Amino acid sequence: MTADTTTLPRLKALAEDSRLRIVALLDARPYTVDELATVLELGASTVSHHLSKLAACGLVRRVVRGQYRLYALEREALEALGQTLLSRRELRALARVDEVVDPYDQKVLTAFLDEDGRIQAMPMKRKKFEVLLRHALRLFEDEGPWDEREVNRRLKALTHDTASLRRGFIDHGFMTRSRSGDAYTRT
Amino acid sequence: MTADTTTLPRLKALAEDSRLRIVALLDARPYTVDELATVLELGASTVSHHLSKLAACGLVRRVVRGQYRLYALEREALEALGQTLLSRRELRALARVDEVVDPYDQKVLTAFLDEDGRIQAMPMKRKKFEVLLRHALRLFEDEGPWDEREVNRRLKALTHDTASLRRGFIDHGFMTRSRSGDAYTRT
DNA sequence: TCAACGATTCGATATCCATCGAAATATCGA
DNA sequence: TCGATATTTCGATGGATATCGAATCGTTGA
Repeated sequence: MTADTTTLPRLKALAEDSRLRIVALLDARPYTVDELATVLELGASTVSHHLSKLAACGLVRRVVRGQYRLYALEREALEALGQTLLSRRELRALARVDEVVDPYDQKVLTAFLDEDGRIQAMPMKRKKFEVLLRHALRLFEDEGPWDEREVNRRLKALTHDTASLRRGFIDHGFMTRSRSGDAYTRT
Repeated sequence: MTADTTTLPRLKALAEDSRLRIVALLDARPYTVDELATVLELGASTVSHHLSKLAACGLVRRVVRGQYRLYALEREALEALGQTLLSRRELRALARVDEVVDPYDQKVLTAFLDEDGRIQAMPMKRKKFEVLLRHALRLFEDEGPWDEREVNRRLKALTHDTASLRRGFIDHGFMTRSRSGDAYTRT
């Protein structure tokens, strides 16, 4: 999935008192700049400024009707934003970090991680253990190599048994260790 | 319904690149401050700052686990925000302007206003006409009196036939006109 | 008790932006 | 075309805040 380019601008547009009130007012009916300025007790230029921000991200549209320019709410845009916040899948795409998890892996992780994301117990089955190892590997996405102390430091977020994971990385071929034993590198 | 005090702070909290990414990451699993700082390439103090903002409005919670503080997403808060954006009723409450419309009135308005909120035709029935008059009265919620020119100016947003509405205000007792005929006041 | 480490707070800085008033522009009625 | 009115643009200003690094705080393991 491609990175989201509308959610953040729309959130920014809504996250301001005057603009949120404008959107709420427009939810009832379209308004002119002048009307909004009166109701909100702001200058017309200020309201105009807010409306262009809202229009720039598609939250309102300008309707030219006779000699007046009415601003109307784009309900679909607002609903799309609401849906994004409600949808796990859409939300994750916003992180701009790939954390795609295979369904089987997900099942294993659910079984072996507690609700705070820490490892409850090490799986006996090789396949399941490797799921945990791949999971733990996400902590090493920057440029290595890392020394043993750094590897442990990061793994401590997952379990106190950092040694099992660290050895697992080597034994299962996810990392290599330098001859001196002090430089771990992802394979 | 009482005024909303959580929607705006939560929108503000989400409407920032780093914080939106944090929330998206936390949607997958809880993270420590340190992990987030690594992934986002920010200083730990910056991440800590963001997390307190998110916590202040209830979007994340702190789970003390051993010597680490894991931050976890408050899914319910996020869902409540999404729902607010999707719900007409909740959204309107944010305007902090009373625009409560009676269901019958709403029906009449739907029938006589076009989708841009302008009056398509004047109703013949007295009762329906008065619904439109009450609707138009919302343009006069500041302190009057207004002169005829001002009254017309405001009504033009609704219809070119401002005279019918202006006379309607007087005839149906919604406004009074001074002896000189140049000062309209709400009754 | 101490050392190590993660987290938070503090102070400083640079950027962003809401708001205003004035000037420019656009639109419509005459 | 001209004048009136609504809207937008421009420039300035004050306030908010994202970010950093340094200092401080608090917990854990030795």
